[in-house]
Amino acid sequence: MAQIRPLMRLQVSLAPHAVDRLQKQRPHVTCSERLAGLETQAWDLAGQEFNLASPKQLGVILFEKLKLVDKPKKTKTGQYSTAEEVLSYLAKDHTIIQCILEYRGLSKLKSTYVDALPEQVLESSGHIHTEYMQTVAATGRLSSNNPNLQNIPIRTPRGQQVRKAFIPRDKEHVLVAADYSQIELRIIAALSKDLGMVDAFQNNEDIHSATAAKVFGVSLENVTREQRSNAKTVNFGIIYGVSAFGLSQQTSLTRTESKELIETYYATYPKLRNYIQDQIDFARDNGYVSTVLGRRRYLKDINSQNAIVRGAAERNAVNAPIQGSAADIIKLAMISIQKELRNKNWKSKIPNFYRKKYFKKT
DNA sequence: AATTTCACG
DNA sequence: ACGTACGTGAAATTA
Repeated sequence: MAQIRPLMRLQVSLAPHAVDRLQKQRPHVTCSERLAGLETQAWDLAGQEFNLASPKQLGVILFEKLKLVDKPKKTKTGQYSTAEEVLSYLAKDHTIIQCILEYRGLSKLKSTYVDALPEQVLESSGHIHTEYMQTVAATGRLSSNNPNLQNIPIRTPRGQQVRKAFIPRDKEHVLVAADYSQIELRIIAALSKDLGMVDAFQNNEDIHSATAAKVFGVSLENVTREQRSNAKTVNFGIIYGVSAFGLSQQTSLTRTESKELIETYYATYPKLRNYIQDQIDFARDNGYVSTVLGRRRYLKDINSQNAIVRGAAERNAVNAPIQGSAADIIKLAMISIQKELRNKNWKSKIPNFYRKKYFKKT
């Protein structure tokens, strides 16, 4: 059995000044000071000291002492859940909730990125080196670790500041990003051969607006923000194997409204329903599903007697060919790009290939 | 070592 | 009546 080793390492540098700047909230407030202030404020609102970073202690404060809600949601081990989606749904107007959420966001960025990444700059190269793993993700995607460079923040303003710390090695280099637009929805459009969805892509339409227009029966320019947002959620839901309950959790819609929306969606893109059912049927008969390049995901639970377990396997049967085919296509693109750069004798490159001996831990 | 939470696609 | 979105990795807390 050949040993599985990382495919390659990607090197990126960190800007020292950006890293310094990230320590500071405002000119004279460091992250640590802000975090301490938030914890003190939370203690004040709770009427006692506790570890704000401890979900266990926090659950007791919120749901036993302050009794913020009647029926707190529990985790699978019976603890009170204090996950962000629970807190903001239950009581986003409470000052203590706002403290918790800002504390969580700030401490996440500080511990996982601002503090950890500079530690990972390799002395011998002066760069950050990640490992890409070829044989970890069940769908065929690459994964990244030590450090994970596939989850560098970008969604929030503070997160964008973190991402800005990544710079090319010197003035002679630039970082280039290449990315497919809506690749998973394009794949499901192509595989299902649903002409409505194919047409929307071929006409270069915003797929979420186009979906909203069709589903809600309005013209493209009259789609409201809420309609587009709901259509977007269903589009993603389809990729994951949507349920009415799941959709209602992700939107402000009730379960009944969600069910109707899904029905209307399938009426809009009728071949998607066939495609999804065909994938589930194939998995049931064969025990696996395939991507466009023939990569298989085996689904041992597809015929389980347990409806919950079977349901999860059915969602995998829908999702794996889509997510996995996207991974196939992106890997082909990486190869094409690499070849093109070489053929043109350009200095630009995708990562240097991994050579263990060059990257011994120091 | 397991759990919880949260960063990304 | 049940429980439910797909795929990862890392840090802090808890057991």
